[in-house]
Amino acid sequence: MLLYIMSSNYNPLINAICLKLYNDETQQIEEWTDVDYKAYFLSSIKLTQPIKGVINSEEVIKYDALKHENVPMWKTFVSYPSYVKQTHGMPQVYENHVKFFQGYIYDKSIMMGMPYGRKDGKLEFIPDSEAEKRVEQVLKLMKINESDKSCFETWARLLEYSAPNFKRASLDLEIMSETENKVPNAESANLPILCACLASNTGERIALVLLRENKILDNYPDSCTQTIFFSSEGELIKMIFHLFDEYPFIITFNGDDFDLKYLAVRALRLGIPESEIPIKVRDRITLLTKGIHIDLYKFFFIRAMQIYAFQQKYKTIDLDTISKALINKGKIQTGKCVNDLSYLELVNYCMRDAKLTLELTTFNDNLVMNLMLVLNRISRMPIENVSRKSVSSWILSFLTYEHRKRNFLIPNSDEIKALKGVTSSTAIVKGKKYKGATVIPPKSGTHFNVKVGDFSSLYPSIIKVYNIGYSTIDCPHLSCKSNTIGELSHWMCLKEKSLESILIGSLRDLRVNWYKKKAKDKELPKSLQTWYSVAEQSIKVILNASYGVFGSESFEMYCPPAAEEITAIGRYIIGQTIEHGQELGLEILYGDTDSIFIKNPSKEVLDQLIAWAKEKFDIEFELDKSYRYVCLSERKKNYLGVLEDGFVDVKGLTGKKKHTPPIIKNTFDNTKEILSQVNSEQDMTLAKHKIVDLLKSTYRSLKERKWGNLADLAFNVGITKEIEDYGKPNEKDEKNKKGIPQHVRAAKMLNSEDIGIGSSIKFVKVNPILNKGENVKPLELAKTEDIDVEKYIEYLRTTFEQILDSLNLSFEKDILGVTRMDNWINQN
DNA sequence: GCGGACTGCTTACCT
DNA sequence: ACAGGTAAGCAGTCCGCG
Repeated sequence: MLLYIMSSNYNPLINAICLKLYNDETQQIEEWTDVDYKAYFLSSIKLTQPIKGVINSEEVIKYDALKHENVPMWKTFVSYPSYVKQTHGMPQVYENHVKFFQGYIYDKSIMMGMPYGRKDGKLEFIPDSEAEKRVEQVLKLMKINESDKSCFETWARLLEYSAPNFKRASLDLEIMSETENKVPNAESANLPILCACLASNTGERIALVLLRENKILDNYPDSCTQTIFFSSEGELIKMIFHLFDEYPFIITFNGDDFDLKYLAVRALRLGIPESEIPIKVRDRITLLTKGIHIDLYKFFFIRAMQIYAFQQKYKTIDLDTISKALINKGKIQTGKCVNDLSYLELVNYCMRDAKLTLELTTFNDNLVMNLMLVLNRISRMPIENVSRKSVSSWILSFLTYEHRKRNFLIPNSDEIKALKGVTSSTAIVKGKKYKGATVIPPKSGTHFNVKVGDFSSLYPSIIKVYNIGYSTIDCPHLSCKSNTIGELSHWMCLKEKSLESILIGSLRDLRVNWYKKKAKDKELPKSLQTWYSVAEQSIKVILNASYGVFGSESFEMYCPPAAEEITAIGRYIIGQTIEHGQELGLEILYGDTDSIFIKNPSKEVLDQLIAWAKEKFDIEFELDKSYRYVCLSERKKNYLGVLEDGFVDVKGLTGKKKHTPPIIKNTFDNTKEILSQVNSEQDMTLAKHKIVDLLKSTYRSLKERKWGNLADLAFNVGITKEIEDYGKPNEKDEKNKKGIPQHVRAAKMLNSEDIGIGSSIKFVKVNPILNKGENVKPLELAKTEDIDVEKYIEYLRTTFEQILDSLNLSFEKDILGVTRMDNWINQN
């Protein structure tokens, strides 16, 4: 029997730390409390102001990494964790912002998400011999300094231990709606719950349905293993609470702000005593008293997850979009108001949502659940927090852990800022704090046989190799001042390694030298391989953010000189590599941040460059992609390349952007198909003819106003702030009036309540003369005759010029010219 | 008063 | 609340012309 530590909380009722442990045999949550651990803060002087609830103060020595010296500190314990807040804003106080439950994890060196057992009233880690063997293997393979060994070992252990298959159920509610299209409000919870569905990974499909007078009982739905009807809503809710005891994990989609919250408020409203409601509603989160609530909406919302773990497969965050993108199944479209559904329809609809929610955690061998577990381990945060907070808080958490482990003082943000808050480079982009990466201007044209070389994890590698961190950049030692590189005059410490360099560096090494390879290793058992790919993806998410956090003001260890030095070294490295490549006679076509596009290189010279870069910078520079050919225009971050297997890689072009109307997108996809067939320069001539014909055909259908569906003409643009905030003048210059963007004007015409941050608007471009001077209309309100065809032709032109340029074709001459000639001939 | 150049805002993308 | 760099479209302002 193993107990996995999933979560750590403060229980105010007994004023103690309470851990939630997952028992892999009983598949239940067990609790473990520690009444002895007390909250504390540190101060460099004995505080003169009286502090309520002080238990005692003791003198301790901490290592101050900013000053590179030991400092004496007063460690003051208080009887209640909230008493620490009294010191907020006081000078010379430290570590008073560390959350109580996190401090416990750090101070006790708890391995979150790892297997423990109970022994003599204590929790004890239970090693797994198979996993430990793999840990040893990893350590053997890596070339590691003795000083960094424990760090590698710790990461490897957290990443090598396998995951239990957590027993869990998803929950979805349907609420009676007041009026059609009105979303029920969880704060007031004034309407009855019509149906609740639970779907578990043990095969249970339970529907709880409220009986209503005017409804006829039809067939029992076959989507369920159990359907229970209730005449009392209170009994229905009590049944849900009863079922919560069966499942250690409850999964919802937006349960924080809706399902669970509604349930709690509604229960109270119906007179169920608070003590019988196993839900804790907090400000923005809703938790379970005993079990663990995972809100997938919050998890999928995490940008870094969206981009790096799910490759931007979903672009808006709602259950329908995400499940279609990841498990290829969508919600049931009823087209009716929930009130009007028959029992059967209602249950089927609700159960589908519950099943989708569950399956989002089970697909690909429990990918999502395992990602959360790995992040739970790496970040050393409770799983409830890790799934709700973003990547910067994970990074902060493991850095904080490491400070405590090594008896380092956790620096105050203002102190880092006071010493190291100034940048010396000027950003290219207005409003940015410092200079970033270089983008090499592309050589326009179609280039055959292009190889792309790329520094793997460039920025994390720089942090590792050049010893970057808040403590080591511009350190106080005179003798380190000469240790500079690149164009900026910052220097890096030669006497001591930064924690960032050690931690991020070791993660990087593990990813590059072990997990990336293991994730692709077909020799391994399937389950181990998928586990390695989870580990690899989790590390990738963290590494990708590891540079950015230093440039982010809200990050507790914000250190802009470190951030600008990282990008400066990056510019230096890529610049030197290009220069050397050119000296070797290579033709460099393009490059962005950490990559170089090389035209038709010989294998020997390419290998020579790769070896040179690795040797010179101690960072892997590898052949990343081989293109049959690449179409470059003069635009940066915009190109199309056909890989050797025929896959068409499109970057940045308008044709692939999510707001582009389908009619243009479809034409673009057909163009991709044509280009995919091109194997040689000879093939290109025919392809160009096909593309010209294709574009002429789209041009004609626009010109002749022949399109299938008006939806094919719709732009689809996201709303990124409150509707009322658009057009508001800047705080600084109030006079400067701003216009309201098109998509927002269209949104306003809809008068709908569910338009807000995160939603997107479909609109078409219309003729202002026919539409009271307005040049857009929401798709729902538009008619075919409103359409401003010329605007669409213009959009077609700009979209395709991005590739026509590189194919040496002209929209004006090759598409319009001939077509206009055709028209002229036809008309005469 | 008109029209093009310029600026700032906005979205979506790349690394 | 990870960063900066780039493309493109739109709305508003500026400025010279006459």
